[in-house]
Amino acid sequence: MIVNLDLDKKINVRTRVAPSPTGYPHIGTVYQSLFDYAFAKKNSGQFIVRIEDTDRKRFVEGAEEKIYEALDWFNLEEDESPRKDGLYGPYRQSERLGIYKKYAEELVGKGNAYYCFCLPQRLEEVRKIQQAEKKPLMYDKCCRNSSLLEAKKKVEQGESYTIRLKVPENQKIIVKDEIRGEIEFESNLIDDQVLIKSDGFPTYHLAVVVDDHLMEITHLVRAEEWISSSPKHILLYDFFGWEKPLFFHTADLRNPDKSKLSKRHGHTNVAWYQEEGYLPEAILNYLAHLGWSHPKEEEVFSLEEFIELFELKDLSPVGPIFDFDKLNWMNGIYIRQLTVKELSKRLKEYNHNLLKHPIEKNKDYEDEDIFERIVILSQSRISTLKDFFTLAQVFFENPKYILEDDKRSVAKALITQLKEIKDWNKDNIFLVFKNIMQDYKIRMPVLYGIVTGQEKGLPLPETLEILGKEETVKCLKSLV
RNA sequence: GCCGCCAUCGUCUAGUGGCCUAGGACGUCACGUUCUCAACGUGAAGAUCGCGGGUUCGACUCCCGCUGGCGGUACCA
Repeated sequence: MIVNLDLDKKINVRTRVAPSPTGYPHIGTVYQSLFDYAFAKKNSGQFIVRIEDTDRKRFVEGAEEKIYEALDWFNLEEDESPRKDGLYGPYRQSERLGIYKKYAEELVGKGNAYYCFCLPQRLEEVRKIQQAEKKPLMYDKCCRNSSLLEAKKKVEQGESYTIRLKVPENQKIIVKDEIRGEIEFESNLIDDQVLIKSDGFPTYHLAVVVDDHLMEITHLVRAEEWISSSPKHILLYDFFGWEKPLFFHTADLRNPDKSKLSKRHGHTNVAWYQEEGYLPEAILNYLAHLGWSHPKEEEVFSLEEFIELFELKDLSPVGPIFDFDKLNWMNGIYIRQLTVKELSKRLKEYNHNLLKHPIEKNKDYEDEDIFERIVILSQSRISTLKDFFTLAQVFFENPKYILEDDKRSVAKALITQLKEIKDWNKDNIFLVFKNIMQDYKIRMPVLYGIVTGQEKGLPLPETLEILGKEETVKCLKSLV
């Protein structure tokens, strides 16, 4: 009896994110990682971080560590990476040079790649001419048909060379994208891509195919700008005779003008989000809405719920504009969902790590109870952690504003009446406010302006109650 | 220039041929609550589904063309 074993064969899902250590960690990398991570976890598979450091010119010292810090902040824990070894290492491409060389030479041997001795200057000139003649900008295939024997001799003599992919002529190459469907490319329009650079490092194209295969990546999630180089990768898989992973090209995050999200128009650096006081779980929830939507159209959901519901194939091909208004709203929701204790803790950590605000203006504010009372007043009024330190400024800083003459007399009256309060509590404070407002025919916002310098803010009586009589009077006195 | 991707309210999106005189969310506005501002609650405005052709009894949904936006066109990723 013949049993179809394939039916029982369950594939082990493996996804990966492959950042280059060329700068600060990008929010787009987090966006990709969210999908990689969620899909891997959903299928009890592995999420891998591979460092693509093959560009030595753009390499930035310390960038790799920053990537891990970012992933840790979002709690997107990888299963394998340079910092977390597994069975498929090394996970840094610069440590895999021998592997790429071996495979590139295998291709040369099979006639699917060739040595090229063209100098960059000549290539540049060729390109200029093509540009002037408005022809496709491509390598002129100068070395494509020279003899392998001669080429090898040159290599042995130490001549500088690259290895190029020998793209077959007159062929249609189909890229199957699981989000967009089949995309057809004309092979004559595909360049004989350099696979091994003259410095011995592979280009992205070779390295990504070799590594994804060797690391047994099953679902390849990458940004849409890779679509046009995908046929080169398909060719490579076919030349090697390797099974292809499933391709998912996600849409790029955009600026309000629809261009790719950039520093100039938006915020791409993960550190910026930390500095502004966003909560990582709120950012993830917001990001999940870009290109994907909850089946029940729910807006707020946990990472766990996302993992349960998410499918890579449901991703949208449309490039979403990054909307900071909605992010702020989402962050506010998450802030309000936190317990007072938890919010207080995060606020203090945030202040300690990023803001370094002098909380010690009054040592009492370091006291849990008092700090938490301030937090309770603030929780529904802030959308970022940073907001808190602006809103509750009066507790941490001496007043910086100057009172106009007419308001100064009100302040003086306030001081006198406030001083007379025996039992310092918000009700008695409010009574004084009522008197003052009546006597001077002013409204609440004006009173706010006098006491805090801003026309709106935390509830005043409660604020002064926490501030204490002595501190309140001291503050007001500094103004008159 | 050439190649490719994309196209529903300002924004994120639902919608897979009839349930759509297009639903939800953010934002905006109004009202309620209220010692300011928020939060919260209720409601309103807001999309002839980019345009033009088909296919069909019927199209936001399928096909073609155009336009627009975006991306690629490197010994960068």
